[in-house]
Formats: sequence, structure tokens, C-alpha cells
Amino acid sequence: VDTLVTIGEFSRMTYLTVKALRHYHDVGLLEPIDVDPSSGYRRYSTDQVAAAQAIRRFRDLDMPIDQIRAVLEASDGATRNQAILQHLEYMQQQLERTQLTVASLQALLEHAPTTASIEYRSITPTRSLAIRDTVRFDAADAWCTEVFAELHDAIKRARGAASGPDGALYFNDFFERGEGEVIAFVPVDGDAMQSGRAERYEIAATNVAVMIHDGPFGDLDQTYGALGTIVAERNVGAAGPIREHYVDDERTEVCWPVTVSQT
Amino acid sequence: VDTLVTIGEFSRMTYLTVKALRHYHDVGLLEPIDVDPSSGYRRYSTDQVAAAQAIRRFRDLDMPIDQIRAVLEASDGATRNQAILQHLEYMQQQLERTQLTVASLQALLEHAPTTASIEYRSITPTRSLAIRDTVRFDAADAWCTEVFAELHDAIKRARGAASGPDGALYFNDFFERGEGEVIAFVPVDGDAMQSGRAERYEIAATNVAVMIHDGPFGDLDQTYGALGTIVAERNVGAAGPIREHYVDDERTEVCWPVTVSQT
DNA sequence: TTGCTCCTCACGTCACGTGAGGTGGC
DNA sequence: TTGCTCCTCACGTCACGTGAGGTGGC
Repeated sequence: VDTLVTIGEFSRMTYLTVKALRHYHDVGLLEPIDVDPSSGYRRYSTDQVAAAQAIRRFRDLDMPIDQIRAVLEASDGATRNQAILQHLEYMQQQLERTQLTVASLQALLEHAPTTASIEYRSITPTRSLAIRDTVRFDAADAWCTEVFAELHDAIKRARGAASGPDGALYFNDFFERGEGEVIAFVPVDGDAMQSGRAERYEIAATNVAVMIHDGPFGDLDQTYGALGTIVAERNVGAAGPIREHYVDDERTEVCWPVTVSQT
Repeated sequence: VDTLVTIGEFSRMTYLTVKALRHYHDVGLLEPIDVDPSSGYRRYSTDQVAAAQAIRRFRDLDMPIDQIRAVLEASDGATRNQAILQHLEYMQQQLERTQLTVASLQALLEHAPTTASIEYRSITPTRSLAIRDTVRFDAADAWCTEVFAELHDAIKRARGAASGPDGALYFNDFFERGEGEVIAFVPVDGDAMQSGRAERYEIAATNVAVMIHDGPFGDLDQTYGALGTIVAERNVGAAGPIREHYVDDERTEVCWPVTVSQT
């Protein structure tokens, strides 16, 4: 025995605007129980209040409509709760990321960035086990964590050993379009040990200018800015991907391609 | 002695995509130092790297472009830092709000909402001191805090006293369009005591169904849903604004207009 | 000379909001 | 019968992203 209400009443009961309700109808997120064929008047059931309120809460958390639909359509309750809890976790991570950004912005506003020094280096060809993929800029962190685990796993299973620090090549589209090729590699000397996505790959030799980034990973842009500025000022820039070496938890070497090795 | 770089190089130095840089040029947020008149090629100065990185960080925090422009254009450093710190505070509040929402969503998922009881009441005309305004739904909290302080201040200055709990009328557009008239009032018997925005106002009599909301303010929607559902089921709804009484810090009376008082 | 970088439209996306102009229901 | 509610386009907003089609620079 459900009661039908107009869109206006339903709006007051759910804190959703009339425009939003019509939009959710259009995109099939929340369909009125009945639509009058002649007038087009929407009728909502009081049974839909809970769903509507859930939608509003999820939208308050900026969950995309498609995801909300997926959550609501998950017929079995367990799957549904899973999906919800997953998004809550994601939100928590977002919160932490935002807090980090706020903190680092505050730090930047207080002290001027330290001027680090650079070094020119000729890197010889690097034999490695690598995974390559097209990666979105903002998904890069998660991708790296995943593939480096995979690479080290493959090496361990083949009883091999890394002959240098982890590294990655970032091609220009990765920065300039926000999505592009990335090659994550672990230097190895041993024989074939490909498995899954991991394959043998010899990284070509390059000349680079190197600056060591020492500090929080979120501030890597500072090092890019400083290093890029120096390379531009000295007019030694060259084509090619930017290379990073993850020396240890604290330090990352950023390698910017240059024309020739100099003093 | 600044060095000029292409849009691509600048992109790599700042982590801003080429598309974003062109957009910021279009809207005047970050103008290249030089644009070749024949080819249209943009040239950025390495001196602009810091500004570009600041822009990216602010955008990561979803600061609107207009606000970023205001911050960057604030010529004097003090004003500028003020504006930035203000936004950081705002972000912190956002964070807290989001955390509250996440928490209350989790709570909702665990226990079913308590079914509260309602009461019919005939409210007689209420003499009051009131402030009325057009208010956005999401700005209502802040607005209320502000105007109730103002109202109590006016009453105190006139050596008057409230004759009942604070209350407010929310007209339909406030919910249905997300922006509408709100009248915040404090019941008073004394004489004229208007000052500033505060004016004498007699609230008309109404018949209402009342449900007491007891719990966090962020869950008020639950009470609206429950109360609205009952009113709809009993088919006693009437036109008019929704009225709230802020009995104490814990409890709010939600008053839904109905046709006649019933048992 | 060949690619690659860079350019400008024009349109798409996401989740609605903003009117305009018109009709239905109590 | 009068307002008020509700309706449907069509377009705007915000911050870019997505091609298409074309040109400039090393």
C-alpha cells in the first residue's frame, strides 16, 4: 500500500530539487512509479524516499551517477554493501590526499623551495624486466605500486635479482595530454623471466640531466620545475621520455633528456 | 633574463596538460609571455613555472578559476596570503563535512532508522522578531547561525526576552529550487525592537503535524522523509512553508503543514 | 624533406541550473 | 475561474577533453 506524491512533495521529503529529480528520471537513476500519459505529471511513491535520500548523500560525496546506479541496481544486498563500503574507503583516501595537498601547499607558502643541484650523466643501455601501458596521469601512483610488485614477484619466482633501482620512463603524452605511455622497469641481468605482462626490455642509452628529489612524493613537481628550468636556460633540452629512478623511499632521481653530456 | 619554452616543455615542467594551458590562456588565468603573431605559437617564461604549479595545486583542491585569479592578482602579498589561508580553512571545513557525511552514511547503512511518532498541533499566531532573506539550500546552516546571533543581540540590546524557542519558516522554493525564502524568528512579546535586518513579524497561525528530530543535524532529512511520508499517507497535506523549532542543541521540531488538526 | 609540435575551431562531457512558453489540477 | 504546480524544450555553466583538419619549425 504505497502512497503517491507529486514531484514537489517528493522534493521536500528528500531535499532533492525538482530539477535534479527530473534529471534523475531522464538518465534513469530514479524513475517515478507512474507518469500520467496525458499531462506528463510524475508520481513518486513514498517507498522511494529512502532510495532518493541515499542518492542525495552519495551525490553530496560527488559519487558519479553511473556508480550510484550500479550500487542501487546491485540486486543482492551483499554486493551492494560491498560497493558502498568500497566507495567510502575511496572517499577516505581522497580525504587524506586532500589533506596532504593542503599541508604541502601551506609548506610551500612558508619556505621558498630549496635550490638543488644537477648533474649530467650518460646512461648506458639498461637490460631490464619491464611492464608498459597507457596510463592516466592521476592513476600513475597506483599503477606503479601494482606493477613494481608484479615485476619483483616475477624476478623472485625466476630466482633472479635486481641489478639496480626501480625506474620508469614517462613519455611526453603522459604529461601533455594527461595520458600516455609509461614503462616501469627493474634492471636485471639474468635470462628470460617474462611472466604475465612482464617482459624483457632493453632501455636505450641516453644523456640526461639528473636532479635528486628528496622529500614527499607529492612535491615532485617542484623538482620537475627546477630541473626543467635549468635545462631550458642552458638550452640543452632533447627529445625523449623523462626517466625516474626510485633510489629509496626518500629519494627519486629525475632524469631529463639532454643533447650531450657536459660539465 | 628569463628563458622561453614551448607549451609542451612548459607542460612537462608544471604537470599541466597542454589543453589545460590553452584553456587558462583563453580565460586569462595564465597568459603566455609571448605569442607568435604569424604561427600563434605560445611561449612561456620559466619565471611562470611557480605560478603554474600553484594553479595546479589549487585546481587539485577544486578551487574555482575565478578565485585562483583573484588570489594571483592580489598585488600585495599580505592580501594574497590571507585569501589563500581563507581557502585552506574553507577546505578544512569541507573535509570535516565530508567526513561527517561518510560517518552518517555508514551509520544509516547499519541500523534502520527509528520510527518516530507524530503529533498534530494548532499553532496560534506567533509574535516575533525576524529576519527574512532568500537563501541557498547549502548556505542555510551558516545563514541561520549568523541571523540568530543577530536576533538575540537585538533582543538583548532592547532588554527584551525570548518567549519561546528559535524557529524558522522554509518556503517551498527553498527545497524545490534549492534557493528560496527563509524567515528566521525568535518569539518575543515586547515592543518594537527592530535593528538592522531584524523586524517585528507576526507569524500566521497554522495546523501542523510535528515530529521531533533527535540526533545529528545532518540526519534531519530522515525526519523530513518520515514525517512527509506519514502526512502523505494520511492525505492531510496542506500548502505553506515548513516550520522548524530549535528546541535545544539536541532536538528540532519539524512542523509540516496539514489541513486540519486531528486526533 | 619528413615528422613532430603546435595551432584553431567545433563539439562533447558531467550534473544539473536557468529561463521561456505553455498546460493541467484543485 | 484563478493561481499554482507541473510540463517540455533549448540553452547555459564549469573546466576542460576529444577529435578534425591544417600549418609551422628543426
